[in-house]
Amino acid sequence: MSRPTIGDVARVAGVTKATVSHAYSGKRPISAATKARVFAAAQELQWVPSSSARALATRRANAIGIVLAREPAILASDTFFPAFISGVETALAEHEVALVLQVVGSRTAEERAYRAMANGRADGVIVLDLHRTEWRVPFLQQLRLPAVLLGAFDGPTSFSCVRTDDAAPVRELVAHLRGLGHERIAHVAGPLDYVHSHARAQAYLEEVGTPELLREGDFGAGSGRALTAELLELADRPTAILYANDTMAIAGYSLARSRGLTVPDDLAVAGFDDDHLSAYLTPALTSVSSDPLQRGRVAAERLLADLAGEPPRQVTVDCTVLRLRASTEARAARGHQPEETS
Amino acid sequence: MSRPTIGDVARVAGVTKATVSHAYSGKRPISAATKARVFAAAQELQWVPSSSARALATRRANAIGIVLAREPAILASDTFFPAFISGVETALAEHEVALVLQVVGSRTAEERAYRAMANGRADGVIVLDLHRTEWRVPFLQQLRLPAVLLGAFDGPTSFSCVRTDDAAPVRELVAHLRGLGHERIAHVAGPLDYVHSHARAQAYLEEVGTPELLREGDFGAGSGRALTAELLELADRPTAILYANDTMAIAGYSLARSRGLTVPDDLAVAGFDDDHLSAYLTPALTSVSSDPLQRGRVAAERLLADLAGEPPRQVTVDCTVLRLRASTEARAARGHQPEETS
DNA sequence: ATGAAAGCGCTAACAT
DNA sequence: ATGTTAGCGCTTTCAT
Repeated sequence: MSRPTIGDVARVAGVTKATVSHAYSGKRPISAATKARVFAAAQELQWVPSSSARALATRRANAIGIVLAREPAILASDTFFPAFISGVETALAEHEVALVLQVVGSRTAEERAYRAMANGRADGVIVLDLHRTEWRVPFLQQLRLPAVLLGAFDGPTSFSCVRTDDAAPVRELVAHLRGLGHERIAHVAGPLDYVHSHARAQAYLEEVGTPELLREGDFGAGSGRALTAELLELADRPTAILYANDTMAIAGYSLARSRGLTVPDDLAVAGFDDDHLSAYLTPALTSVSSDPLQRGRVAAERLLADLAGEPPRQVTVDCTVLRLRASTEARAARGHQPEETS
Repeated sequence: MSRPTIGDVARVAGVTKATVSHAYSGKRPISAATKARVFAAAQELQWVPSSSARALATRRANAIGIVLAREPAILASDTFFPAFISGVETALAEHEVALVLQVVGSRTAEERAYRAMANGRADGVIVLDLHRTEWRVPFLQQLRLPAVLLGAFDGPTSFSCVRTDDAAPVRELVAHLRGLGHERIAHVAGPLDYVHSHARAQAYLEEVGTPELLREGDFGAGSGRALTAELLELADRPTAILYANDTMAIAGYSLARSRGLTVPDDLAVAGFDDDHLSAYLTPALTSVSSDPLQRGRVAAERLLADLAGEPPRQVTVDCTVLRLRASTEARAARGHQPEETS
């Protein structure tokens, strides 16, 4: 006994396949009586429509895709991704749409993955880690694969974008640190080829006026450590450092302390992305939470809307919140307990 | 101009669809000359086989599934999951198999998700977060959906299992702490309904002999904090606490320090899973890394082997490594020689 | 309101 | 070594 098909259900219900199909889709009026017979038959046979058959007939996979071009090791230590996925899923669940995930290592593999998505695996994709020079945007356009870009894409595009204001929290942080008397404020950025890293670095530069204390890291702990060492060895060393993520920040302040500096008295430190452990460090790390869950939900909803035929739109999600914690406190303010998390 | 089909390629190459199909699958000898013509035609038309059509014809989705029944918020702060996924993907990439992910909130939704997987979305699934009483195992068996279970499943099953020795690192940790003179060693476990939490708690009990200092947490920071408070208020409080994950451990030692205790002098602390930040805390947190990346790879490879027709197997991945760090150091060790070399 | 039949784009017997 | 012909399990005209 192999899996039942729509034909089996039709036979048991004493109708044709078309009737069964329409009883479910509602694309045609079906009398209450036949509908009941059809549902009963389906129930009895435990029938569930085959998604591949349906996909072939409707040219709709009922799935969306995400292709991640990251080293597995880097992905593994990423705090953003799982939350983002969760957000995407909350949006998809309501529409019975699945998520197809592919992690690739090379440009070739990435292209192949998108081609596969375009050829029946997915109806559209969400594009993460936007670069300033993006080959994927024209590529996807040419594939005619609907896409939603996460982040601000400058070039011309007919794709929807889900943006976040990357600059504002940087400005706020710089202002906050200045308020505490800091004048030498450094920034350890992420790879400047990423649009969000670039936007943050740009905001920093506009506030500070000089690239003297700007360094480009790679989001890994190693680069956080190395660049911090470099900054601390300057003749006129910074008294505060803004890092592009928490991993680099923690590696950095850990190094600073191993050199005898006290955080925040000798060196104030702030991160980005608000790792779930950051509130529990000692001192607790000031960071910027960016609600990846909400962004995932919004991006997925946007894509579903595009697929439903709505015109593409630029959405801005306002979701960054400054978490001011002990690592950027004024000297006088010390002695507080770590904050409660909710 | 809609997407090219295998028929278009066949026409351009001057052969039939079957030849094109076989030129790619290699399931039939094709002369080098025709093969070349076929590939050239495919190249010219930018043809990629439709995965839904292929899925329907072969009854193979060329995808495997993972259904996660977790709160999005909990998933978001999980260090295991992204690394595991990466591992899965490294195995799948070589076989051009996709990963379909579904995060569900309710039991009903979970069943529906598995049903959908069974009906063409996926060829098999990897089951995570194994419970001691598992409805999913018989359910999947009844659906005849191939599965690989991550963890030791006690009941009868014809599914492959990918196990890890959860007990050994607990025993080692207890022994290590005893060697440092600790006699009151507590354990803040994960939910005991999980097989791995249970196995760890069991190992702890066998070593320690009494459940007096055993507490059941939920892997969240909040429960780590609360249960630590409870343990520290005991008349004869523990001098060391083993936590079932790093999140609880960090919340716990943060609380202990806010009460004036020094780690590791007044309280030794160890976690589990080796969060990527744990090595950077002060003091660095002793933990057990369990190589989720490798486990993901092995689980996926096992599933692919099952799907290829190999008989199911029980595989044990020996991948836990004790990371002894400052949070469990001997008092004497700070500035003196440790009494034991490992 | 329902039935009959023609695809969707592939793969897999069965031929030659 | 290649062509012919049926399907795979749905959806969707076109009839009635």
